[in-house]
Parts: sequence; structure tokens; C-alpha cells
Amino acid sequence: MQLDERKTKILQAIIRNYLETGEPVGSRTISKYTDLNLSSATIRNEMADLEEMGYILQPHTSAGRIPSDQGYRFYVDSLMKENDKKVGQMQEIQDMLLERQDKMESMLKQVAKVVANNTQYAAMVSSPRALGNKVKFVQLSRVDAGQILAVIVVERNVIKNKILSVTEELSDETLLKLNILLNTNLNGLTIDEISLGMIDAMKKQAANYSGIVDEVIDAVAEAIRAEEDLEIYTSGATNIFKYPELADNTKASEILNTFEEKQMLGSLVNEEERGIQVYIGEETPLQGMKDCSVVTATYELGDGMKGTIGIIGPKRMDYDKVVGTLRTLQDQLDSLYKGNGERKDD
Amino acid sequence: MQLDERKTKILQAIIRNYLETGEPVGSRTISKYTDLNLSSATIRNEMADLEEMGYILQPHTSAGRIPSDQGYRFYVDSLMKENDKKVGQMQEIQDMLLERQDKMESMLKQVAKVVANNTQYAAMVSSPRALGNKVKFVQLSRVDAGQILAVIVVERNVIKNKILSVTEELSDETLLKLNILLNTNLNGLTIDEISLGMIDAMKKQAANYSGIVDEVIDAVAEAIRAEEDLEIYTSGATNIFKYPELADNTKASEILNTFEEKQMLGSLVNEEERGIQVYIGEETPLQGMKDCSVVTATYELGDGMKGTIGIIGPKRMDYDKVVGTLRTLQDQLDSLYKGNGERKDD
DNA sequence: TGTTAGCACTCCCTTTTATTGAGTGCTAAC
DNA sequence: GTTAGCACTCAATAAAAGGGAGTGCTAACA
Repeated sequence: MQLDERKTKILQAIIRNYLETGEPVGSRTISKYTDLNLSSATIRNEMADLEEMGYILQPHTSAGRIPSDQGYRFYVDSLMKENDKKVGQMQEIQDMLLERQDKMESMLKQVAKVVANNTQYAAMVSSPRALGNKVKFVQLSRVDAGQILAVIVVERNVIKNKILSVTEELSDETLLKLNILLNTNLNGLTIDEISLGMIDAMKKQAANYSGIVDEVIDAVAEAIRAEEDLEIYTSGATNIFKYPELADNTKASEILNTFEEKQMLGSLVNEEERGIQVYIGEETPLQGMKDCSVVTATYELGDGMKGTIGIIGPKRMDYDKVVGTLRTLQDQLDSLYKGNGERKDD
Repeated sequence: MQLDERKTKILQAIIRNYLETGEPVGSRTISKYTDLNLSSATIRNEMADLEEMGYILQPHTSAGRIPSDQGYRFYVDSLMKENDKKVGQMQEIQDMLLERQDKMESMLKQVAKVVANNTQYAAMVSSPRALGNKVKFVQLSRVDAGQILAVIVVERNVIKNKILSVTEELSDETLLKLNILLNTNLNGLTIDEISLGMIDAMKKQAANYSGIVDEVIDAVAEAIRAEEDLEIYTSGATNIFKYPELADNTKASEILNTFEEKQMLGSLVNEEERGIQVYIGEETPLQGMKDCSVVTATYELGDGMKGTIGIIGPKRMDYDKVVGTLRTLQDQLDSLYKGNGERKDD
């Protein structure tokens, strides 16, 4: 069977209607609120066809139709037209971002919050990963007897600190020489480029300073390599109570659980492609969210720093709006950091 | 009317039973499962008295009795005997804490998680506040043209970083002198002790170095004073679904909302007294948790660093166990940091 | 050949009506 | 003061009865 124009129109009408109301939609509704000028009987025939083709389904005999996953998929791929209007109010994000830009963490929390508020779905934001960054500056200082503070600054001014406890005292002179050694050797390298061989070479060069330096060099190398763990910020989890089909105890509990265990959301973080992904129902990579749809977008802060924003809602979510929101956000985040290479972190 | 021994025993039996089952308890149950050897009719008379006195109430005529807030209060204040047995398994906390001690943040998250798992209620942990800490070490370094890195270490090795953008270049010599100036003046002072007067004095001493130093000194002073914001970690929020009296949509949504907006939990953070507080029903300082009971404990890491742990559950929570758990935890956290003045933070 | 009116049928949902059973309060006897 | 007995109450569950939205099918129509 073919999906001709009329069938497409009817399918679209069904989905639109269902997105709004959340109730199965019947043939009479379509007949009345469409410009097709067809009787309900005709619509019924077409609906039977659409059901056979797998785009819609009946919760039970003598109920209206609701879209199937396949139906939603078709809608998202072919029928949807993003609307910019509703997104207008996202301007506020721009303002908020500018205000709170001083701290990466609070900014991302803010983004999650605004997204959740704006869409009325649940939102998550992952912290950006910056593995390609180069070491800019390393410094060791004596803080206390037996305690050395190592400060490492990498590009974008991401700062790492580590306190090293040493059993043997290091002289001021040794410390100074070590600082020079470390900076000379590590400056300008990315984290990946710091190999074991390099570290050994440094140790050899330092051999004549003191017995303890090996330890210190190791510790610094480790501190540099220490992968910032992936932070995930969420907001609006309780919005799911707004959608009856998700609000029953079993489902709500399952969904909220996944949300609470933020690592579980890690599977959404996909740094591969910059774009917007829509997962419908079973397609989702998240266990326990089979009744939801998930939309993710990769954002970029300047270059090299990529993170993910995700929106989780019922299958009948307003895909147009969600995709529009994410697209706007991508642009805003991108332009926010354009020509602004700084980042502070504590 | 007097609350004689028999009434007390009956009240206790009612509460114990209700804590376990969550069902209203009738006179027959008490008559059978108590060593009082009284008929149900007698119990009924006593129960009528207890109701009149306000310790118990009936959800509806011809139902058994459940404890009132006042009943719970009496139980907690007079009847409860903490049991150490169930807490035994808390030993695991000790192990976990030792393992993850390297990072304050993950340790606190871990504490919240273990508490939630152990009690099957919702848990929150606030980060400790350390306002009395003294400055140990200050250092300025040039990271880039126009960018100065300020590193401040205070007692317990809490480290603060700040990148300062300066329009005018500072010479190596100026930087060195500034470092000496800052350390001489600030070392050993607590955050509160750093007054405006002091800062002015420093500025005057520095006046001959360069025009830009005022700015730098201000920035450093501000960085020192910048209050660490109160972080709150939560876990086990979804445990509330385990208690039918909290699991209906309206209540669950309200409770989870409060939990999601972590600042709201801030009202639980009470640094005043070290001890365990039990809030029953209406007594709670948390809006939207009137159907819950909340138990909080102040913990201390070494001296001066105080934080709060809170447990939120249904009114019929196992107060014995919860209080026992919190007490154990207080001891463990305390002893963990005894003779171990270190703390790392990034 | 596609469209439409008409009608019987299905099945969820809501309301109504019974039924059950745990638990009470009261009274009278011990 | 304690207890057995009994009538009564009321939530909870089940069963029965309507109501209604929506369907599928058939037959007539353009």
C-alpha cells in the first residue's frame, strides 16, 4: 500500500491532535477539524489502512487511534516543521548565561533549569569534555612542611590542584629547578601527548636533584592526566507528573530513579556527531525509559569543548518545540564563547 | 486523665505495630500480641481514653487507631530505645569513607547514598562550612600575558583558585614583592579577620610598585572571602515510593520537588547545636513535607567544619534505626578526620 | 470506483448496588 | 475493674448496570 498525500494528511492530523490532547483520536474528530472535507466513514477506511501499515494503533477495539513509534518516527523525519515562535522566549537564556558565566558549573545548572522550565519536560546537561587542551603552566610550591601544592593550568584556564605529601623535604632550589623542568617539558602538550617515555626522560634529567623527585613527577603527571569526571546536571525531573501516561507509580518511580542515578544518563552523551538526535520509545539508549522519548543535542563551547543536552518527555512530546529549543540553545552557547577563550573553574 | 503504665504500654504497642505494618491497628491485635492479658474490650476502653488524650486517632469510625503527631512525639521522647543491632551493617560506611576520602565531594555523595540505602528513606548531606579556617598560603603567578593566577590555600588544605585578567603587565619583580606582601599580611588570619582596613593598609604598602596592584589585591581579598556556597547532596529520593501513604501522585510530586530544588533543603542545615533533631509531621521546617518526618544530625570533621545530615521518610519511620544510624555516622565521620588534618578539594 | 449514511456491535468508563469484614461503642453480667 | 456479646459503622472489594465514544460493515449514492 502507498502512503499517498491524503493518508499523510490524515496521519499528520492524528498525530497533531494526539500531541495536544493525549487522548486517542477518532474519525469524527479528524473529519471535522481538517480541511479535507471527508466524512468520518471515509476517514475510518483510511485509518484502517494506516493501522495496517503500522503508523497508528488502537489501544483497544472501539477506541480512537494513537500514533505508533513508527508513526512518531515518520512525523519527526518528514512531517515536522520546527516553529520558531514559541522559542522566542529563549532570549532569556542568553541573558542568564551572560550573567552567570563566571562559573561553568552554575551556568550548566542554569541551562538545565531553563530548558526544563521552557519545555516542561525533564532536562539534563553534561559538562563539556576538553581532552584536546594543552598544558599552559605548571607550578609546585611548598605549603607546609612535607606538603607540596601542585597547580596545573591548561588551555581555557582550567585549573587543577593537587596536594602532595612528601616524606623528604625538598629544598627551595630543588623546587625551583623542578618547576623549570616541568614547564619546559610539558608546556604546550595535550594531555594525550604526555607519554610514559616523556615522564621517564624527565625523571632522568632530574635524577641529580633528590631522591624524592620521581615521586613528585609521577604525581604531577597523574594529576594532569586525571580525567575530569563527567558531571551531569539535571532539572525538572518532576515534570513527568504532568503527563498521566508517565505518572503512574511504577513508571514514575522507574524514570525518576534513572534520573537520580545520573551516571545512567551518561549513555546519552555522544560526542561523535554534532547534531540533534531523536529517540522514540524503544529506540532510547536509556534503560527504563521505554515509555519516553529522548531528544539530545551536542553543544560546543568554542572549539574542542563538547557536551550534551538532553530532553526527556512522553512520547507525545512537542517535538517541534523541543528541537527548536535545542537548536537555539546550540547557537547561543556557541556564540557565547566565540572570541572568549576563558573559562574559570575551581 | 493520667497516662499510667498500662496506657503507656498499649500506646507503645500501637505505635510499634503501626510502624511495622502501616495499617491502622485494632484492639484485638493489641489484646493478642501483648503480655498484658487483657481482652479486646478492655483495650478498647483504654484506646478511647488515649484518643481523647490526643495520642492516637482513627482514620474513620470503625477503623483501628494510628498514632497522632503527638503520639509519635511521645514515642520518640520517652518510649524509644535505640537499637544497635541493625546498625551493625554500617561498618561498610567506614570502609567506603576511607576509600573515597580523597575527594570531599564524592565522599559526601557516598555518605548520602549509603544512608539512603541503609535506611530506605531519602537522605541529604550538606557540605561542611569552614568559616574559622586560617589562610596558610597565597601565591600569584603569571600564566599568560595579562593573566594572573591566584592560588590561596587555607587550613585543611582547602584550595581556591582565581584567574585575574590585568590590563597592565606586572613585572616578575612586582609579582614577587606582591607575593611576599600578601603572605606576610594574610598568613594565619581567618577569613573573618580580613577587614577592609587591612586591605587598605596593604594597598598603601604596595603603592610604589605599580598602578595595577590595587586591583590585584582587591581580587585576592575577594577570592579569599568568597563564601563557598552551601552544597547539598541527596540520594534515595525515590525511596518514598516504598511508602503508600506518600506514594500518591500529588504528595510524591510535592516531596520530590522539594528534593530536587536542593536549596529548599537548606532550612535543615542548622549549625547551632550538635545533636540529633527529630521533626514529626507539622513540626518540620520544610514546606511541602508535612506528611513526612525529618531527622537531622550535625556532623563535624575535625574541628570547625560542621555539616548536616538529614533523613526524610514517612511519619511512621523507624526512628530507632534512623537515630542509631545517624549517631554511628557522627562518630565515624568524627573519628575519620581525627589526627588527619588534610582535605583536598579541586 | 470512491464516498457516505446508517446501524449494530464492542469495550472502556462511570455509577450504582451488594457484600464482606474488620473494628468500634455500648450494655449488662461477672 | 474486666469481659462477653451484640448491634452498628464504614472502607474496600466485587458485581451489575448504563452510557457513550468509536469502530467495522453494508448498502446506497454520485
